[in-house]
Parts: sequence; C-alpha cells; structure tokens
Amino acid sequence: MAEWRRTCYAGEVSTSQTGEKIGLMGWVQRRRDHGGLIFIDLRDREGLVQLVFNPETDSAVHEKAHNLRSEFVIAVKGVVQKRPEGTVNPDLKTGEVEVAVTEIIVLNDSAPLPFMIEDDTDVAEMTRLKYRYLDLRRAPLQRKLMLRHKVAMATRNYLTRNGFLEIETPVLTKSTPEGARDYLVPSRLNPGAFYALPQSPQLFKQILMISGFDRYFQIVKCFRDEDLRADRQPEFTQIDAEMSFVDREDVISVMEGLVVEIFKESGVVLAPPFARLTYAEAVGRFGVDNPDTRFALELVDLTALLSGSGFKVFADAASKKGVIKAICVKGGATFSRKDLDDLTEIAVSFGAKGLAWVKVTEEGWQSPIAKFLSDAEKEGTAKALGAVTGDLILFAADKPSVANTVLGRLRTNIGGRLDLIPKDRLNFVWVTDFPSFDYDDAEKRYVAVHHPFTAPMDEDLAYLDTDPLKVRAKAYDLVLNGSEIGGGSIRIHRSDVQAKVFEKLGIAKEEAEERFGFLLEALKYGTPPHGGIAFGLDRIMAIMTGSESIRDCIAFPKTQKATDVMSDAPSPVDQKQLDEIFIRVAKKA
RNA sequence: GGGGCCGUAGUUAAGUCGGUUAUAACGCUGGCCUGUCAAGCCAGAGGGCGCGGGUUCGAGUCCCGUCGGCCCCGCCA
Repeated sequence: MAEWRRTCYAGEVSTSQTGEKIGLMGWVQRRRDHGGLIFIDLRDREGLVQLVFNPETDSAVHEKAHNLRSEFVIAVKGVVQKRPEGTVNPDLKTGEVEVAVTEIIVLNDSAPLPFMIEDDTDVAEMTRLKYRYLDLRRAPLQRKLMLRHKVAMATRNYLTRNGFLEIETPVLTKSTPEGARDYLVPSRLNPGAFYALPQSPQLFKQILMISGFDRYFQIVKCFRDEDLRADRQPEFTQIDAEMSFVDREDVISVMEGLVVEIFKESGVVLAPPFARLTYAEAVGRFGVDNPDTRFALELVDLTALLSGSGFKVFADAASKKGVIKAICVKGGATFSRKDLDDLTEIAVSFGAKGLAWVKVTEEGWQSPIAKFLSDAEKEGTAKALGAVTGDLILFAADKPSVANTVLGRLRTNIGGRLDLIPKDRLNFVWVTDFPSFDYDDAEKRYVAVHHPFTAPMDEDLAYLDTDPLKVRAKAYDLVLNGSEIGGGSIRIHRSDVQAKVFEKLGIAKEEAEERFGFLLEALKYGTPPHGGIAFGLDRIMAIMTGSESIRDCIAFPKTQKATDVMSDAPSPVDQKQLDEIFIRVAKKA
C-alpha cells in the first residue's frame, strides 16, 4: 500500500486539479459498462466522482474495471480531466471533472447488497437497522452524523470559551427512587447490590459545584428504562451544564448563546433573546407545557361566560372548579362527520368525556349543543373566539388539566391536519415558573414536576407548608417547535430547604438519608448557589436535520422494544456469568 | 399494560368473491454495446407468502394464537 496513497477525497476533486495525477480510495457506487468505455462512480464520505476506463488508453486497467461491482472497495490512480463538452453532470458537485484511471487495485469485494446505497430509500427501517453499517453509508445519514459532530464541537468550543470545564461523571451510580425507571447493573463484588446507570449526572454536577469547579459541562449518555417514542430512546445524549453563583437569567443568557452557536452549524442565524412564557401562560393558551408557537389556534377560556349555561356538561364542569375552554378552527365548518369523530376519539383518549362542537354557518350554529345555549352566550362565545361563518368551535369542559390537555392535543392535531404549521420556522420559547409539585392521585402524594433538587421561588417558600401546589419552581424548559429540547433549574443549595422538599415529597427522613444522604451532607459544607440545564442532543439534531425520528441522528439506535437488531442486544447470558453476579432469572409470568 | 397500522423474491410493492404453474419493478447473473451518470438492449436465476395451529375438496386470501417492526396512550423526576 505504500505507493497507494489517497491524495484527496472523491467528493472533493475539482477542475483546479485538471492534469494532476491523484490517488483515490473508496467504494464503487455504480458501474456503467458500455462494453468499451466503463464509468465508475467512486464514493467516499465527501461525495462522488466519476472514474473513466478507456480500453484504447489502457486495456489492462479497463479489463479490471469490468469485474467491479457495487460496494467493492478500490484504490485508483489517475489523471483529473475536464469532461468533454456536453457530458458535464450539473447534479454532481464534481460533475465538471472525471478521473482517467491509470492504475487500480481492488482492496476488497462485496457480497450483493440487501438494499441499494442511495439517498432516498423506502427500505423497511428494520432492514436498515439490521444492516446499519450499509444504511450509514447513505449520504443523508453521513451528513447528519457529520453535522452532529460539528454541533458537539461547537458546544465544546463555546462552553470552553465561557469558562466551562468538561468533567466526566460515573456511569455506575447509585439508584434513586424518584424519576424514571433505572437501568440496573449487578455488583459482582457486592452480592445483591446494584448500580444504576445515570438518568442524568444531576447529583454529580451539583457536587462539582460544591467542589468549586464553578462551571461544568459534559456531553454525556443518560439512561432511562422507559418505553420508547419517535423522540425518545432509552439511552440518549445530553449536553449537560451547571454554573455557580447564578440565577435563572444568567443560565438562560449563557445558554441562548450556546443555542445560537449550535444552530450556526446548520447555517441558521438565531437572534436571542428567545420568547418567554410562564408555565401558566403556556398551559392556558396552548394547553401544554411544550407549546408549538409556530401557529395560533389558541385556547380561549369561556368559563365565566358559560358557567350558567343550560348545557349541563358546561354547568357541571364550572361548578366543580373545572373550566370551559374552546378553540376556533378557521374554516373548520367543512370538517366531515368522520373528521369530527376522529377529533372526538382524540379528545376521549386524553380524558375528555366527549367533544362538543359548533359549526358556524350562514344559517347560524349547527351543533348538537346549540339548543342549550342562549343567544347571548352564543354571541359572547363567537366574539371571544373571533368565530365567523365557516369556522368550527371545539369545546372542552372539565377539570383544568383535562380541558387544557384535550384542547392542546386537538390544537396540534388540527394544526397538522390543516397544514397550519410553517415548516421552515424555528420557534424557540423558554417556559418558566413551573409548579414545584404535582399531586399523584394514584400514589396519594406530591411528586416533583422537575426534580427534587429544584429550588422553589423565594416568594413561594411560605406555601411549602400551607399549599405545596402553589409553590412555583426556579425551573425552565427550552421548547423548540413544540418539542422540549432542554430543561433545567436553579438548585436548592441549603440542606434545610432540601430536607423540607423531601419531606413534602413524602420521602421519609431515613429514606432521604439512605438515598441522597451524601448530597444532604455535602450541602452543609459551603454550597454555592448554583443552577444549570441539560439539552437533548438527539432531539436538537432531529429538528435541525428535519428528521422524523431521533433514530436518524443516532449512529446505532434501538428499536421500539429497546433492542439492537444489528448486534441482537439484549440477549441471554451464560449461567456461569449469572452465577458470578449472584443473579437467578425468574420464569416469565 | 392498552389502542392503531404493517409483515408476499435480495428490496419495494400487486395479488379481485378462497380456485390452474404467486405477478411487476428495481437489484442480481450472463450476453451485446465507446460518453454514460437511475446508462441502454436481450436472456436468465430467484420466493411459496413472518411463524404455529384451525376451517375447507382447496388458504397470501377466512379464523385463532404467536413473533417482529412502526405510531400513539400510560410511563418518561
């Protein structure tokens, strides 16, 4: 191989090299064999260039080209030449040139492929995942992973420039009771004891602040043993950061700078500050805490107007501390019976008992509930919603959490259905002032909305004892186009407050001691005020690259059952291995 | 745990009311071919329909179960 040296990438051969002798190595993308002339598209990670084999120039080399097949790995030497008049390929970056090959060796052949390596593919995803190494040869995936690398570099550069230190934290950590289900790792040296893979490096980064590192970051794998979604893998990557001596605004402004740098890599220029919504505003206007603000279709509260309505569902909801809310779908009066049935099904799946609708027509309100409403109520509703002839009004009357969720989901569905969402927009919004606690009806206790280390807002501290649900947290999420791409908070830096929050969460003193004792102890020794954030790198990449699923931005993703169909993980292990770690496998129920 | 959609040559799909030998395109193999770039033309090989039962004279087609993939609910501090 000594004299076989690659002098440039195939995708980077240009007219400036005309006449030069170059060396290329790569894969045979395609062979066009004219019997006489043979054309080979040679591919490497930077692109394609056309090789020409002319039997009149060199019959021996031409003969070798005859046997080339798709995905053979070859090395060639040849002379760059401009293509003859009329044979330039404008669709190819290197389309003005070609390489007249003078020498070739086949470095490796290839078995026939299970699918073709081309940009657009309709091959089943499972097949692509089984042969992921072939799938990853496709240019779109190469581009996405290259961009991911650039984003990681931009992150490291920006944070380093701003005084952050990249510090690694353990992967074998202590299981914590709150939050997602842990991935457990048995300890051979401590029979019966288990490590957990980190759901995030949360406690370690806080402790690094206590240690005085002041500004920390890490691009780090996190693990949550929960069911998968298009935007959720059980192992995923966070850009994790933490800062000392800061408040919310410090974190937000530094991190907006990071987001600007990240998106610059995809050629997008962002102009912070980003929009802000409080949690209450987000839920009130959009029904969800991760609003897609690229389109309106906002929720309107009609509780005051309709609480005395003759429609029992409305009146009942209002009398039980519920709300009556609605959205107005412009032009929605054309929705068919089936459309409305679909929407009703969605509403029911999110907890509604039904879906009241009104079509505003020339003849007035066409609706199953029109007869229950007075003219004043109808007029007031239309006015509040800005509803005119041709519109469709959808109501939800229930406790606030249900009414908001139902309308929020309907809003998103209809936004997609009516193509109301401008595809090329990037709408960032910080959602702030989350509640600290939520009440879990099933478990009959308060649970942390963010996590148990999130500081309550100072002015709400008094409610900690009297009305925990009123306590707001110094927490913030960054939402992009309806997708939560980051979240963080200012942390509790006093052990007494931390102990009190654990108490509110129903975590007994002994349990808190057992699970987080090291943190409570650490908080006693001069903990600086601190806070931070973590961004979901996979989600950011998916949105940036217009991918339907984060799987397209992960080199080796898992299937929905959390398996890897290429390597066949997870898999059974030898009894000997189990014996060593004192594990006995129970029979499946 | 639940709901929905989907499994037919290597790949993507078609397959009517259950009925001769399961179609096509691309890919693959061979041949022809000197300016193609999804090269072209000709010929050929290749599957028994995810798997297991059942109904039937007869099952990709109907029924039951099961495995797998995707989307969603729950779950994801």
